[in-house]
Amino acid sequence: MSGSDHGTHGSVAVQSGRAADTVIAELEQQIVTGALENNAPLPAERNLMEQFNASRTVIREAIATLSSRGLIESKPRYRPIVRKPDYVTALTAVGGIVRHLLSEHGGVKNLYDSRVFIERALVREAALSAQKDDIGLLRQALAENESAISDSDAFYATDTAFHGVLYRIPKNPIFPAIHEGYKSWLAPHWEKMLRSPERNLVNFKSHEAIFTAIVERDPDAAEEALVNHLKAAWEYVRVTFDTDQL
Amino acid sequence: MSGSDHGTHGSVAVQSGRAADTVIAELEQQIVTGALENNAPLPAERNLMEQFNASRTVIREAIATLSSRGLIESKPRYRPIVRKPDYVTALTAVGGIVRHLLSEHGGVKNLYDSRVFIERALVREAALSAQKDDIGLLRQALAENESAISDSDAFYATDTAFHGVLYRIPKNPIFPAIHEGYKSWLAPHWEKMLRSPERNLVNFKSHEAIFTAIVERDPDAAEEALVNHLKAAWEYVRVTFDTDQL
DNA sequence: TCTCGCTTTTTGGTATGACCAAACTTATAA
DNA sequence: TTATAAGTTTGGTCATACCAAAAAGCGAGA
Repeated sequence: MSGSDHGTHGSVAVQSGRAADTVIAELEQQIVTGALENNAPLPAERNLMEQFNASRTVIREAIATLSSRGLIESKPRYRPIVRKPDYVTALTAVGGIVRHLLSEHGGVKNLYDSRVFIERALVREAALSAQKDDIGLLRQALAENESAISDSDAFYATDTAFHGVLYRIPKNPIFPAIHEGYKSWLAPHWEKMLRSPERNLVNFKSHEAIFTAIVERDPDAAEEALVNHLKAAWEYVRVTFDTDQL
Repeated sequence: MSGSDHGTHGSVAVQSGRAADTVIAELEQQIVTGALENNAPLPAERNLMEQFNASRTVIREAIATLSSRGLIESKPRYRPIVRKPDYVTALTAVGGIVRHLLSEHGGVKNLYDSRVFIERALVREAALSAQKDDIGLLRQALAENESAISDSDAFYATDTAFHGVLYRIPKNPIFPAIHEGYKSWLAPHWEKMLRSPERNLVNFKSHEAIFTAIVERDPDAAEEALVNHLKAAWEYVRVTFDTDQL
């Protein structure tokens, strides 16, 4: 309707400021409600401009924003993909900023400390109220960790997997998401670390101690074992290759 | 310069995909390094297009993206403001997504549980290693909380302030940021709750109990007091106005 | 001299229309 | 049936134009 309204926006921008905001809000809605199917490609821009009666400029801006919010995933020349948000998405959306923060003084240390803090509470919680199947998963993760002692790459994977089980014990999706965050943000600083079967063994022993304490329902022991484990790892990393300004 | 290269982009997009990405990266750099002064307005779009030898489209897209990443704060018709990122910024950047997640089944409950989880660990930590000045701040916050019992609005403020002190004890900027997150995400569900001097008194008593336990260096007691406090509050909110699908 | 209100001048928000190159489709030849 | 070539979207950009609200000047009055 009306092909001649120029700056005088059409029917979309009913209220204030940016028309893009309207489009953003609308698309956001359609995504979360499922009107736009998850993992499906977004309609073509030229379609959207018709649907929203807006210019490509506006549509494009909306897409860019939604993309950086993690609600849609857009590779350079491809059709954007709809991504229904979850806690992991939320975390990765801040990835960029966090990475900057980490590069500042004490950034990595702060993040690592927070991890220690969380996991301390996690193991206490585990010791206090882990279910049978939680223990089972823990035992299994521990076993896999042990059998990978000689293979440093595999060990790293089983190591994080073991810790991952801890994050899943509270049955709260927020924690696994946090774990993902730690993995992706801290990993770069870990991967550079020289691994060896000797150190792997040490770490495995730590895991074992944590596990034992949990099984014995001893939160204090579990916490202590966890702290020793993570503090030692930190010291090792710190001494290994970074001066002290992590 | 060359005023006649059309689709054949100029000198910016040296490599792949989107020219906007280049601009984004560059501006991001300038922001974190301080080349673009913090809290100062961003250069005008028309300047940026000159500086980056890019079209307005691309500049605009970059700005939109940086904005939703929290590196720039842009009100509708005003000049965007440069915001050097901090942990709070990072958190608020995910605010939108989180709000969606909260509206889903159990969303609020999960977030609240995570808060309880964190604060349990926080009070333990406080009981274990709060410094004299930490205790001082706590005492002060408690006093202000007490003197606001009769004024529900003020009480709410002093309440969160008291908890805020807890988040600051570990001297890790990540925790205060998390607290900000909880405040802004959980607040909407709290503000609707009917407050009364009676309930305020109850809550104050809880704070007092927590404080006492911390002063007495009794982490278990502190944790217990905290749990009772928060669980009670949750129950109250839950019973008050929401069925049970928070 | 300082302030308030009125012009200009900027500057953000949008709309159009074009064009290119890479994706995607479809028709065609092997 | 499959490999391939031709044709058609569709995302990425640029250039230009216009509007309205901000911001910056400015000049009269306190």
